[in-house]
Amino acid sequence: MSFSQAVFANNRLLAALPHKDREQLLTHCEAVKLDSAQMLYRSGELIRHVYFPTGCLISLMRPVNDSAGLEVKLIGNEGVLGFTLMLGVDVTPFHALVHGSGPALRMTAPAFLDELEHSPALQQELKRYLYVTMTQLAQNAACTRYHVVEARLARWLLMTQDRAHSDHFHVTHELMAHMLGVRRVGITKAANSLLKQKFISYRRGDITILDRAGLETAACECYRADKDIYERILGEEHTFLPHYRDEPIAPHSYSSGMDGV
Amino acid sequence: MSFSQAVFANNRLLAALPHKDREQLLTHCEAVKLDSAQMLYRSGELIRHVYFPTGCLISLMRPVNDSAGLEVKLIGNEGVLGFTLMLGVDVTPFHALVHGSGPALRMTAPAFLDELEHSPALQQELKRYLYVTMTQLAQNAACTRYHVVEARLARWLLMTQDRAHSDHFHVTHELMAHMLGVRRVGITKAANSLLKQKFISYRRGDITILDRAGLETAACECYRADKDIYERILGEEHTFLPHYRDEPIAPHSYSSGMDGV
DNA sequence: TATCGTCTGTGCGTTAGAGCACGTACCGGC
DNA sequence: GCCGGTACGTGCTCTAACGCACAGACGATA
Repeated sequence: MSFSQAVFANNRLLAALPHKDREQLLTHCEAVKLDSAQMLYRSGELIRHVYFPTGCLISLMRPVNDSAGLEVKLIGNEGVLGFTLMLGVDVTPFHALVHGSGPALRMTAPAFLDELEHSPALQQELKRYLYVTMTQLAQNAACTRYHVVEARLARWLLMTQDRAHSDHFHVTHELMAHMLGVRRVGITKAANSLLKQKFISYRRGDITILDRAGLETAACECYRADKDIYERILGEEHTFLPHYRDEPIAPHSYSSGMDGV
Repeated sequence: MSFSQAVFANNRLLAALPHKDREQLLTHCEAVKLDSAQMLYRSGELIRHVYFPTGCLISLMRPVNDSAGLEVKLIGNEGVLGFTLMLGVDVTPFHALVHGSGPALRMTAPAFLDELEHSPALQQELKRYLYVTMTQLAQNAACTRYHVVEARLARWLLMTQDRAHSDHFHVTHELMAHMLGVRRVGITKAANSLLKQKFISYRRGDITILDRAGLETAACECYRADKDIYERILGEEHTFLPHYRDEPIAPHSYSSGMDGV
């Protein structure tokens, strides 16, 4: 199987891998198209496939009791679905809901684990992705606690746009309410406010971002916090090493003398 | 350096390690006493030490802007502080605040990383701990969103009691408000309700749990969810393997035929 | 015994959001 | 061109929690 540059380049995690590791990984991948409202994972179930989104959007939801639950992480072409596999647990604690149809690369869980074992670069990349994810989960908890719906909505729209790579996408108030864990009318009210400020426009589920800068002022600081942590840990400038200890990515790092190995 | 059974047995993560790995790890540990209100980590700073609590309580807080922030994880003798090191990032995204003075075992970050590299059992254990932590972070976000203060307080008291291993501990309304991200009077009101139901009693910061079962009915289901995920992934019955793939811990797992390696 | 700091309780008005219900506007299909 | 489903808007009441302020209650120390 062979994939064009365009295909893997659309997933930043894959694009960041060394050529050889990536090629090896891609031999196990198949291109699939994911459709909106598809439920890829259900909390508590076995992970059968790992997905590298290239042009779709996936929400991780943590269910509360039997109810709707709350979106805890948004995955686009900057990430991967199924990362908990690398922690040695093949059961997912989250629902994974597609809401932005598009292509993804998919591989079976066993193939993924096998590749992971043989690719230190992939391990490295995914460990950092895990770190970013943990931080974002915590950030999200705090955001959910402190910030009003309008700010959270603005943040969500920005995050979605970043991953959709387009200023136009399809999503209803109903769905956004589901994600943010609020009533539909709560979204309607907040969206209307953003509309009046001419930051966005929408019509029956078709949302257009008109003014990104405006949206950023309307959003809580969590948007920047999330983005900063991603850039710092997984941004363009970082390098790939077989062992993280060889090059700490901290602003300051241990002197080699302290390392003692 | 040599530690008695009593010392390491007080940390469940250490106690779960094979004898040899544990002994090796302990040679690098020093026993320290942590005091209430001590700030072990500050978000964004370098991790210098890893702590295995044996008789103290540590809260991980995610700061929002410059403000107080929100508690995102409670660490007692079932866990470890500094786990993000194993993800190859030596900067912590959380504040770590002691609020329950007591002993802990401490080792330097480089020593920890060195031991980690040479102990598959420790890797295994920490990966599972990470999985549990991620799930709890997500659960916490949902809880914070949906549940009322009284239920969240009951949950927090139960979690604290589990880690304090005593039905009596010291913590003021002010501090609990800080943890849950609510006003002090919010805690006063909720605590008063629990008091009237005779689930707890308190006097100037000295809290006593009178009726655990009662508290559990007052708490949201998140308490059980957290506990369940911990037991399932890190509970007594689980085994230690150099590679997770050798024995999936899922309720169902891949047939060896699927594994293909 | 008096005093001061810490901890807890109460009493306002205010507000974001919940829950429920209904009205309207658009679109596609028969 | 009617009709039914989907999506959005509005209008109410209700409540948990906020912000602020102050009052009481205990405990250590002078």
